[in-house]
Amino acid sequence: MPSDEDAQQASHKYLKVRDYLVQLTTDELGVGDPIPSERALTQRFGVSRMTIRHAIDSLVSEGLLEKIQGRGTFVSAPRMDFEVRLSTFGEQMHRLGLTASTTVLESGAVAAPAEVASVLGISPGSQVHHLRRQRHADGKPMAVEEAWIPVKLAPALFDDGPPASLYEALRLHGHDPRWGEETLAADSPTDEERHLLDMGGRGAVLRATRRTHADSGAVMFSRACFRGDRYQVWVPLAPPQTPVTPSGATATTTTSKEDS
Amino acid sequence: MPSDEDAQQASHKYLKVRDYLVQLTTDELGVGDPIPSERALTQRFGVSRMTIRHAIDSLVSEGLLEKIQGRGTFVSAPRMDFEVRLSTFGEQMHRLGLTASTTVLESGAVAAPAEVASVLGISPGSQVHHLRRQRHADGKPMAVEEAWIPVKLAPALFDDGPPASLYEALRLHGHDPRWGEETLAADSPTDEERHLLDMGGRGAVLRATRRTHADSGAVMFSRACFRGDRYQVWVPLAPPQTPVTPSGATATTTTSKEDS
DNA sequence: CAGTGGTCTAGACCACCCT
DNA sequence: GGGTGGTCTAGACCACTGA
Repeated sequence: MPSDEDAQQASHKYLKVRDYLVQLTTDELGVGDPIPSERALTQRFGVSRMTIRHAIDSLVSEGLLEKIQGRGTFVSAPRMDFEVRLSTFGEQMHRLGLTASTTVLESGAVAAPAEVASVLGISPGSQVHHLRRQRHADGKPMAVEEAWIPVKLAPALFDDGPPASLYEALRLHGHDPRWGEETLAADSPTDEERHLLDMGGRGAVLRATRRTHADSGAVMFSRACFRGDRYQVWVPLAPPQTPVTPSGATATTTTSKEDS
Repeated sequence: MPSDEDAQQASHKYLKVRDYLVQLTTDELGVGDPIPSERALTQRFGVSRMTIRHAIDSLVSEGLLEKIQGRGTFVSAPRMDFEVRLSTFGEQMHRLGLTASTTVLESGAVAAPAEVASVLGISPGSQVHHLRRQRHADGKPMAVEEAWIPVKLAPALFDDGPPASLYEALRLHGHDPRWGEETLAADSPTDEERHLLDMGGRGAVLRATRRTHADSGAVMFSRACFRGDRYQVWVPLAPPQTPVTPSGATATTTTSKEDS
């Protein structure tokens, strides 16, 4: 029940140890440095070794620490984050040090077009909130974007006018965006897009089609069209193959036979 | 040392339990079904509860099981894989049910251009293997691709002519590709690209710039140029925010204040 | 209430690494 | 050898769930 902010300090012993280790590794230790041995921590905290191991294991699984049998436990290099995250245009621009601004082109409820209905898994023609916006970065047109959200999911979503952040609005209406899928493709702009994006005669656009999911299912379908010369996407690529049942203990470099 | 194939059967008790649970969940149980309780497994295997928990926890961390306090442990829905994986053109086409073919345009060792040297972290002008290929899917031109690999890393890489698969060749020379970074952008094709890709007057291309890493560091730089109308990239998007210190035990829906 | 997972103890022996 | 992590035991009490 304690709704405090930071000092949740944990009644659990392993959380105390954990907090201590997080402090230690971020404040005093550098990458590759060893943390105190499990038995040493046992002494320091006056708890059993299993408790210490619980704390350490949780940090290992998060990638903060790395164990090497016979040697010790070490601060690991910050691991690559192979996940591309759901982010809004504003967040993306902020990360690039640019200022985002938006011009609303259209806003309201419409009958769902066939593709939209299909992607969202709703009946064609059922009502969807629709928002079409022009996106700017530091004042320069960057993208034209269009989004559809079933009215049923959040009837009052647009009651105060089109929300500045659709993701935030969805969150407030109980449909926290959890994950998404995006398809990227290059294309030539339509005449209208070329005009809205202030592009010359030639030039390409990057089309991003996104389906956003909340716990309740697909909640939004959106299409964005970015100026090809002002926008690019960085994608980290994880290692190939997913050892179907890797364990984490066994795994002896299963030299799979490949033919490709 | 036992280089057997399947029956590694594990001398460790927790691995026996683990194997049993994997079998059980894949063969007999469905998503959402509960597995036997920890105490029941304790009886069945004649081991202590901590051992059972170790086995279960390893499967929970892999996403196969899900624990709910007070209720039980359940088979979880196969979790989304939010990672895009390193894959070759051949693999990508195979996945789409297409047949890949390749025409080598250029092959040999050259002095590293400035950008290539910079990206690979080598001295400008040092020797790099260079391969330029035209890629087809079901006989139709799909992409033009160019790759550079430091000669120093694998001097004999091209000794038998340009390898059919650069990734496979790197693997054979001790530089197993582990991860990569790719940047995607839309652009207009050059005249040569338009010709090689058999494109009409208009049309856009998707440029993919990739740096591939092995354990030894960056091993390859490559640029591919795909026909925009024949190629698209699917990217799964993971949930926002990375709780800096999430624990996995605490976390009571930390209602973070956001302003965007 | 009975049953489940969550935390915790105070030992034990093994496998591995380094010197 | 001496130190480190890896596995394992046989209990214990707590917190939560559901009937």
